[in-house]
Amino acid sequence: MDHVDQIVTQWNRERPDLDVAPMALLGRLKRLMLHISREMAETWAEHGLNAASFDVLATLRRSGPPFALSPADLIASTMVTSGTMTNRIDQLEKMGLVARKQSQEDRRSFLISLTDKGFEVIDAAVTAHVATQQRLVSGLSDRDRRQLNSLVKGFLADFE
Amino acid sequence: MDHVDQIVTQWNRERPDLDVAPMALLGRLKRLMLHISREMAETWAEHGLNAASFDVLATLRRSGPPFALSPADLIASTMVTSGTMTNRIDQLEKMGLVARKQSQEDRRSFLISLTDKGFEVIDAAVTAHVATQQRLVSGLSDRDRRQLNSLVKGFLADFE
DNA sequence: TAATAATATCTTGATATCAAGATAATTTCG
DNA sequence: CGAAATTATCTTGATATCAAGATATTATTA
Repeated sequence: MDHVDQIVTQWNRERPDLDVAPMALLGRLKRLMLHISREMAETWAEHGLNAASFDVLATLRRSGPPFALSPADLIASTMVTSGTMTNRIDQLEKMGLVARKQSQEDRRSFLISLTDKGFEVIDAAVTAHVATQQRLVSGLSDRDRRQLNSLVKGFLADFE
Repeated sequence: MDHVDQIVTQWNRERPDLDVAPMALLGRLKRLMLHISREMAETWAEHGLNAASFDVLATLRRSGPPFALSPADLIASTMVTSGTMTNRIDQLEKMGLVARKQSQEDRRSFLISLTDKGFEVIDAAVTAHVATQQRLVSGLSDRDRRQLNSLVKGFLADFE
């Protein structure tokens, strides 16, 4: 009888006309991700980052040399709006972790590249982040983790 | 080869020292929830609500008669800070969907209750919300949905 | 070619959130 | 009983986000 079971019980009493089986699954997923997000945020904070800045730096880092992408590329990778990305890049630029330079081919566009400092910060942060993620899934057996991953992958495919 | 597989491939090339298997699972969960949240937000918007206001009204509605809880009760149910809850209640009060009245027993405290209009709005909204949730999980077989729910329940239990 | 459409990014204004601290009432305990 | 600790809520200031629109550049097409 976890928190979500209590919610389901309440709805069954108050609105017996509703089938709340999907709510049990989706409610648990939401609550799970809230816990996981908060734990990951602690690791990012230890490196002076948050979800937004880590997201951008990691996208640049894993893209490989020359560690530079356009804002449009970054927007496509991260599911945020252009205004949000402008703000994220502004912050990272102020922190000296990325540099903006105008694109040669298309003067509407920019290239956002990791600075040396940005490279160092994200490499250390991602190492710690992976360790945190391993801790977060350590309660699952390998079999459960693989099974969960497979189910979530199929579920996600319905949306992408 | 979905979006997360591409990310994992990039990390394996750039940082072969890292074990990113947990990242695959957690990345998919994050991305899945982003899609699901946005779809649910559309349904809420059709009823003049958002995630925050739906959350509060639904908590009051499913608590049963007299459809009234203290801010502290609401905070405990919803995993937000007291400042956030004050703001949520302010908005709902302005909209005429809840009423604040001081508690008799403890004059530090308040009772937040659904108005008649609030009751009508949340009853219609939750009916639509459940339909949306059923649509969102319709790509999963009953077996997959139960298995997924069971795995997520165990995973969530590690945190609560 | 010149007008129109499309593209890439930035700006503006509004909202939701949190952390930290303020205020007021209640409870505990010496 | 009275001081100190706790509790319940609200306030303040900062940040991140989005939607909608502005600006500048490039591509299309009549």
